[in-house]
Formats: sequence, C-alpha cells, structure tokens
Amino acid sequence: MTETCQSTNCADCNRKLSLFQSLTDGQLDKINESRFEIRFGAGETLIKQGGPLTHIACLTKGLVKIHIENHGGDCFIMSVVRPMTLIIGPGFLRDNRHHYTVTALTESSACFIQVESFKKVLEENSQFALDMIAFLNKKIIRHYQNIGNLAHKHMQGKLAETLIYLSEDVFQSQEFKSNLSRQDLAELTGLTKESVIRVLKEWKEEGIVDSNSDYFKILNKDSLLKIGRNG
Amino acid sequence: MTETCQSTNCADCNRKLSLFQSLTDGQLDKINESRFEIRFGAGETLIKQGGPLTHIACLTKGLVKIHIENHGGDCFIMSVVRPMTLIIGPGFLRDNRHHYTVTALTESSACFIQVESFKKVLEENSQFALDMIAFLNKKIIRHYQNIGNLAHKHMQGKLAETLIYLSEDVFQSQEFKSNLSRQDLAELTGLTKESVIRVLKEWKEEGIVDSNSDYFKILNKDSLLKIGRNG
DNA sequence: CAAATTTATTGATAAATATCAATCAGAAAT
DNA sequence: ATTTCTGATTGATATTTATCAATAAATTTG
Repeated sequence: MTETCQSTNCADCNRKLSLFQSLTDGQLDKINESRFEIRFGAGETLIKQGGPLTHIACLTKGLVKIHIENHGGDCFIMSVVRPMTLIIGPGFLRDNRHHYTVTALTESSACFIQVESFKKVLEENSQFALDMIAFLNKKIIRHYQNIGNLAHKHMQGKLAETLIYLSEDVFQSQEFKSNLSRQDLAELTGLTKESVIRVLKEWKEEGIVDSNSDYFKILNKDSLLKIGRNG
Repeated sequence: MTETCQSTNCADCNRKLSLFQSLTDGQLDKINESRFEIRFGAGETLIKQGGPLTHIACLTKGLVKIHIENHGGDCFIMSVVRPMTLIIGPGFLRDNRHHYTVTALTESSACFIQVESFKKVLEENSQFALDMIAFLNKKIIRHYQNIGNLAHKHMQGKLAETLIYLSEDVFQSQEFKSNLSRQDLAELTGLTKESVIRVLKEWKEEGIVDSNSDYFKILNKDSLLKIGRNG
C-alpha cells in the first residue's frame, strides 16, 4: 500500500493546504522528507483511537469520517472530511495518543508526516504556529455547536444541524451524495438510525429535504435553518 | 471596579500561569503593559457570548462558570474554572467574538490583557505558541468527553462524569463545596434540575455520593467511575 | 441469475426523561 | 420573630425517543 510520493495528490498537498501557506521551501522540504502516502479502501481505518500519534495525516483523496468511540462501543462522528485537510488530533503535544478513529467512507489516500518534523517546523515558524492556533480554534467553535445540539435539541433540530453542516461545511452544495449510511447519519447526530429515517421521511413529505439512500437535496433551507435553531 | 495592578493576585498572575513559563521578562512586560484587573460579584458577567474579543482574561480570584447559550436561552456549562487560569476563547485569531459567556459563581477577580499584545508575544516566542497549542488540545480532549457523554449516556452516567470532573479537574478533592445550584449542575450535565435531584437522592441512599446543597462528598469512587463509564 | 447478506424501513411497544404543579426549606428582609 | 422570596424537592403525568421485531429493498456473492 505504501508508495513513494509521486502521485499528483501528494505533490499538490503542500501548497493546497491553507495551513501550509506560511511555510518556506526549506520548511516544506523538512516536512516532505518524512512524508509517505497510503491508499485505503472504503471502510478501512486510517487512524485508530488509542493508538500512538506518531504521524500527522493529510487527506489527499476520498472521504473519511472522524469518530470517537466510547466504552460501550457507541460512536459519535465528529466530522466528515474531504481533501485537502490536515488531520491532527488533540493528543499532539499532549499524550501522543489518538483520541479519535478515522475511517474511510470511500476509497481514500492520505499522506503521513512524522510528528517530530511537523513540530520542528512549528517551532521555527511562529506564523505557522499562529495559523495552527486559528485552525484549532475553528475546530473548537464546531465542538461548541456539537455540544449545544446534543445538550438541548430534539431530534429534528439535531438532524437539521447535521444536514446544514454537511451541506455548508463538507460538500458546499445544497445537494450532495454523502456516502453515509443511515447508521452513520445517526452517529453524526446522536440519534438512532430509525429516528433518522423517520425524520427524513417527514421532511420528504413536507418538501424540506429530498433524500434517496445517501443522496440529499435541501429544498427549503430556511425551514431547515429554523428547525435547527429552534430545537 | 477597575484597579491598578497592585493586588497580590494580579502580580502573581505572571509566573503562576504555567502557560507563561516560557516568556522572557521583556515579553511579560509587554503583556503587563496593557493589563488591568476587575473584581466581580457572584452572578456578574465577566465575558458575554457574542461580544467582541478584545482581551484575554486571567482568573486571579474566585470561581467562574463558562457556558454557551443557545437560541432558545438554554445554557450548557462547558467548564468551571478556578485561579490561575487563562480564559481565551476560540474567537481568538478567528472572528474576534466571544463564543461563550463567563459568569462569576463567587466573588471573583480577573486580569484582562489586550489581545494584540498577547498575539505579538505569541508571534515572537514559538515555544509559547506551542504551549498554547498544547493548552488548546487539552480543551479539545475535554470537549470529546463532553460530546461522548451527551451523545450516548443516560442521566446517571452523565452526572457521574460531571461529579468526577468537578472532583478531579476542578476541586482536586473527593469532597468539595461547589458553589453550584441544582440548575447549574443540570446545565453542566445536560439534564433538568429535577433529574439531577433524583439521581443525587438515589446516590445518597446507596452511599455513593453524599450531598448537601452545594457540598459534595464522593463516598464510593469506584462505583461512580463505573456508572460514568457504562452509561 | 438466484441465494445470501446487509441495510433500510415500518409499526408496536417500552423506557427514559422532561414537564408541570404542589409543597417544602432555607435565606434574606422587614 | 414574622414575612417574603428564592431555590430545592417530590410526585403525577406527558412526551420523546429508543428498542425490538418484522418486513422490504438493495447489494453482494456464488
């Protein structure tokens, strides 16, 4: 599975990642030295929760889900990620463990960079470090949304927020093929798959969201936003 | 309410904050230049969600809660914070807005530092920036706990995790006076106050946790951990 | 293509938790 | 000390959502 770094995806990775904008050529070289790319089939695990955080990943191709697993085996999907995105967990500079699992939803590829070379570049480029802080703060803002949704919203509100997230943040379109099963959608909202199905049916009848297996089309965004806001 | 910076608390602030360990005297001076301290009575608002993020706060005295408010007015308390702790929200380097409200639970004091001087020091001291990244990652790990609890746990599991959080992370003791009302406890767990009351009563009868108004004593930590883990 | 397997859907039911209303207890005020 | 007010507690009930079981549809496999 491991390849040398000649694929277009991996070569493009450097400059396509907004987080890498502030790096000098020398700093990019330092990161590239240790870089390698791996391909994954749908359903394969890129990163396993609990495992050692030795590398930073950069998704170059495909679609993955980032999810946390609890003691009882229940999952919650934190985010769905498309290229080009850096995947760097909170174990970095902390306990050097992965705090989430990353699983491919479609055939995917990711570059891996040694954490040490990444850290060295952070140390010598403070603008890069500030960009990294901004990057983390963006994630934190999203966590607040997640927490607000889970704490107080009803299932319609939760699912509305999830579909808006997928539409705006992930697929950037009112209609999209999500590659998510009903179970995935349930794990992304904190409901059961049956509840997801019932709400989707309701919205199809009301003309708010059209859906067909993993394809979605938001027909009435205002309604959906209102449902998301009010609960 | 504003004072010059002569109180022992505020003067101590610099070196007591582990995040400031890597700063040179000159960098501390830069931060101190713009610093001022304010006292707050119990119930007063230190920072208001939605407001402009012009300053970083450092809690020097008292106890505060950090909470997010949703559209319908429901609150979720993210954390309870004791001195000395830096309070810097995810709007920093992002939209320069506060994404949470900070309210005093007891009479409290906080130093405020201009965001610009803070940012300048981050730019010139990359070790400080790395420490900041580690600080944010710690928060993110806590968010994952929050999300895992809210997504799948029953009320006993949620409340168990909350009490363990208060005991271990906030008060560092098996018994503590929380200064939290039943409503606060509900907002910290995502339950209603009535449900919190019922679970606490159950645990008092079972000898797991003794409680009396805002005083708590964990009698059987193993049980509590097990309840937290299993749901 | 048919069989087998997985995933989606539906309906009935049960479980969990919120809501509401009433009462109680303690703190603060007069 | 009495009143007033706020927060805590309790019990009854309603609501929400999960669970379970049955079927249907879609996908994979032989």
